Amino acid sequence: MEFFNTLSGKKEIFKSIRPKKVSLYTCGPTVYDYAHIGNFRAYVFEDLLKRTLIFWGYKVKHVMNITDVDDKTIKKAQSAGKSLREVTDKYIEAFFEDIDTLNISRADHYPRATEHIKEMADMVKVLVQKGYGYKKNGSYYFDISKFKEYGKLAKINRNELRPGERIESDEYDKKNAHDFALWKEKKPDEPFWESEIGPGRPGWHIECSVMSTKYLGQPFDIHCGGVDNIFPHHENEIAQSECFANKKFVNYWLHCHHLIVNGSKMSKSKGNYYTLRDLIKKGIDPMVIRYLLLSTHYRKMLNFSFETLAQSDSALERIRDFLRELKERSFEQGKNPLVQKFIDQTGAEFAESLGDDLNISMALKSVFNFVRKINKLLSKNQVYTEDSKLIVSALKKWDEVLGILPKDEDKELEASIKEKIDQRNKARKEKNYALADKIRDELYKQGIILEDTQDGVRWKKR
RNA sequence: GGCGCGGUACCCAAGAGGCUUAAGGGAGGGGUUUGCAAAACCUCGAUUCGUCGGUUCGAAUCCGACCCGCGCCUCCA
Repeated sequence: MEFFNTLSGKKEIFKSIRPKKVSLYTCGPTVYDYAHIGNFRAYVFEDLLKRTLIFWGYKVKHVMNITDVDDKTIKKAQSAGKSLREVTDKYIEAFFEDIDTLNISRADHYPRATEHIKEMADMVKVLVQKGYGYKKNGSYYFDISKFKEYGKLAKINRNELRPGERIESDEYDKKNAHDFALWKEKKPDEPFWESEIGPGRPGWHIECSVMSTKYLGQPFDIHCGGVDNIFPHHENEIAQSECFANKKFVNYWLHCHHLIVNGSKMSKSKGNYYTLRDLIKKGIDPMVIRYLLLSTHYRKMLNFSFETLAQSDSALERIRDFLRELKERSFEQGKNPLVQKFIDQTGAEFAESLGDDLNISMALKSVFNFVRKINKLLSKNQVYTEDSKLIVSALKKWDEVLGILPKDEDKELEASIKEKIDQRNKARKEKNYALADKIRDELYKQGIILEDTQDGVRWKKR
């Protein structure tokens, strides 16, 4: 398979360090608030990547960090008059609820920054000993002039960096404006940890360097995040880790593009964001959100709007209706050789498309083409019992990657609705269509859609 | 100022030199089916890929210029 590696700026054939095993690290949430759907775009992309690797036969070890100490979490705790831990625990819980809602599969480890303070301090200590870091007052900084390859990920020439407009008060003493904090000295009213290098708290980048390699080794295979992490976050991780261990940090860097709303990036600071919870409250099906986030290639900007959301709903409905038809329709005994042929064709295209840098459009195209071909057979009554089982299991197999189809669940209706359906059947038999249509309208208003088929009436939820 | 991404039908979105006089999905028109619907099927739908030049036997795909939108360079997925 091939992936676009930010490091080389081109698609590369993927080769894992150990055969058929992949070590994957993805940048996780900073738990100071609910995540918005722009954040979830990244997590859904990473989920697709992971499921694709598994589909291709890899065993994936996935680690996602949780940033539970930084400026924002501290600020939030202070303003809420709570402890850091109280605040971060709350949003960690919310985060897990949200990824479950979106059917994002769980990582193997979710290390928390605050539980790896000692390792971070140790790493800082070594970096200073080796001459890559220096101390100013109680803080430590990484000296980017000491790492000749600095800028190789972001393609930035360190001499051409433009100093940021916002310089924190505690960073006035840096040698170079772009040297970054490894360790921030203890400040009044801020949480701190005692350590061999003095009291304080870790800088932002050091946690990922420490936790990724602790669980995955160095180098490891794939590191993901949003494009906005390329610089400075990932660039700095590379600098720290490669200077620390004198070896390559990560083989493949995959970054997903932003989710755009009304032409600009969705972000907390701009205030133009929706949390997952906002959308669920509006009655939007989480699987439709997942479909929308999934259906645009990860390296392209995704334009979020309620119109594209509605389009995703319809597209997904086409697949769901198809699955329902196969599960609920009655078939005659037998087998149509065309069905297996279509399944094989589609399966091959599907896997190949995803293996080509996660070309989701092509993958979905093969699924939709498959749906149309089978629907055509269905309309001619050329699908049989054996076929329907094969089709359903093929769809489920592909859905192990996509994760968008509903789980098998007992379809139970309230007695009152069942009764209405019976009444309507009776009315139809008596050709009392006025009454039958009236009942159908009533049920529609209650969220139940009725469809009359060869096998009798069938219902679905709106 | 530096670096980077993108502009394909009404909307979303593939394609990256000939297989394509451009996939797939949504919306829309017409038809089949249906008591009527719904779903499904058939069918219509860009002679054209931001603009203008160039390279080539051949370009949406390569090169150049320009226009427009966006991102990063500062916390951000």
